[in-house]
Amino acid sequence: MLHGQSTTVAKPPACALEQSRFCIQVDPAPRARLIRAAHIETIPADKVLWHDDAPCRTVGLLVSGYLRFQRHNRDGRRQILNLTVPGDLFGHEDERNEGFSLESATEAVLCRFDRRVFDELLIEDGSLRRALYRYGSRNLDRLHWLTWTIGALRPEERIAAFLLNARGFLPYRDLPDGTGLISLAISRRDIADLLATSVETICRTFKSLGKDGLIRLLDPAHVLFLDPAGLAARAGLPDREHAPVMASDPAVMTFINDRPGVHR
Amino acid sequence: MLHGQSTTVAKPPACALEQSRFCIQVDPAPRARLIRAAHIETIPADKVLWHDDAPCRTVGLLVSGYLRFQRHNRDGRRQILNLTVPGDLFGHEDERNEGFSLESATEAVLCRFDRRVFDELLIEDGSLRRALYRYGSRNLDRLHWLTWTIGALRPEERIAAFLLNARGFLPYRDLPDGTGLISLAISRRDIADLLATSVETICRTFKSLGKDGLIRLLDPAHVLFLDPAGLAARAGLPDREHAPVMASDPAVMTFINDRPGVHR
DNA sequence: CGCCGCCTTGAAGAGCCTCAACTAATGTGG
DNA sequence: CCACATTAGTTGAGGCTCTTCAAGGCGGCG
Repeated sequence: MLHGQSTTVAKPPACALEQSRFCIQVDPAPRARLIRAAHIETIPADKVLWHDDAPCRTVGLLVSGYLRFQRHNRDGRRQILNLTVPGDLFGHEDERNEGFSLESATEAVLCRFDRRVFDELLIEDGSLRRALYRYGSRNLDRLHWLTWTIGALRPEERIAAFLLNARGFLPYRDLPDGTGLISLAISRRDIADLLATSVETICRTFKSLGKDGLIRLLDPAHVLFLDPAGLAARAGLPDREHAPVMASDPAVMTFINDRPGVHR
Repeated sequence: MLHGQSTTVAKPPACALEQSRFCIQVDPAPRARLIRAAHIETIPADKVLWHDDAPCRTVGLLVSGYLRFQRHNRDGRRQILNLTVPGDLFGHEDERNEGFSLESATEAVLCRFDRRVFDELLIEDGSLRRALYRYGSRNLDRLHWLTWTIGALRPEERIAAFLLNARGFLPYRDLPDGTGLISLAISRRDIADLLATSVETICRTFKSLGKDGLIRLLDPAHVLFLDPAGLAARAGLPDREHAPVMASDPAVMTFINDRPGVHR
């Protein structure tokens, strides 16, 4: 998985790309043109893709890994406003205000589109515009979830809600014994800055949830779901708000989960 | 302003409506058709316009007053996710999840469109779709601001930032002596649930800001800006983030401010 | 006149953040 | 191959906001 990744990975993404929820909504002709104007690229973690005064204008689809759309303050405070998950479009944001940036949260595989082709297609093709519009709506829903979570829930509840939700966009697998295994592919820091809390609180909450038998921490990056319903209760949610608001693209999702060694 | 409002108000809104930023972006023909399919309606404060299982499917433009798009928990917790301000479109949200609702935060004048006509026009007319798309982007920007504010700022900072920002969408007027007067048309409760804090904290912060000579509380609903720059510093902002993220429609805004007796 | 919101003010408590130290895992250079 | 540096994660202790609870003022409206 480490050596020779760039070559091994080259084919599957292109496949997943064509099947991705976004591309599927685009008519065959423009889709083909878009894919012809695309190229795959692997970037390391914590690379800046875009920030306020360096308008690295590029559009693309995230194939694997995670990006964070965030806002910084000079005194170090940060808030992640969107976690770009596999299957998501990125780079279409045009934030005129200061402090916003888009970075990779993990190593990531991108499928970049030629900007000119994309913009042209956007004018010509209605199906692409529709897809973009739907994607925007989905993004708005996510942000509603995030804002609600930060604003109305206490840190422990946020973290429990996040774990439940994360099953929809982080590498996750239901196990035969009824439990489920999730791989926390992003750092504590990123989770903390997404949920507007601190890394310490996350650690303590994980431990607390573990002590109460709701989850089990196999290692820092792997959590076993023992009692999802109990977790939902802990999140202060109306029972089964398991419906993943931030769900990734199903096609890409299976691709993520089918990889032998799950990230991190 | 109290008696006979329905008649007095009847004409100006229609005028402001045609000039509103949203309608201006729509081509003349569909705009005319839309306006023909519209009717003005005045509703009292705290009226439910829409909630999860009563899909009172109606689209419209807010002429005056304020609406709150919010999410409730059964145990009383609430988070306002968007404050609909004059000139804004409302009712186009389609939240499938539970707990969401749209209510009037103040007495409000609505311009409702016939749903069928609106949907038809949406299919037929590109300019309407574009206007809707732009409106959606603006809404996303707002929500980014709100989420950042809640997530990264402490209550006092949030309130200072809110005050500065509110000049763009609450009744506000620059005074000859260099100060500015704002009318807090919405309740403390709503401000608190927007900024994810408590009404008590808002009171205390107002008083604290007043004691430091940044503002003056004329009465519970009227605040005088004495030192906007100082307020921005208090908000922990990069100096002059006076740029109103949540700005209302300029045309409608002047209409609000030109009314003799400012709300509340 | 008296009720009922809304706003204000006070006091107490707790939850969470901050700071700091420690561990574990990873990588680097000698 | 080992010593060392570095980073992410974990744990502990302390302190401070901010919330919560409670009561009082003020104004509007029946």
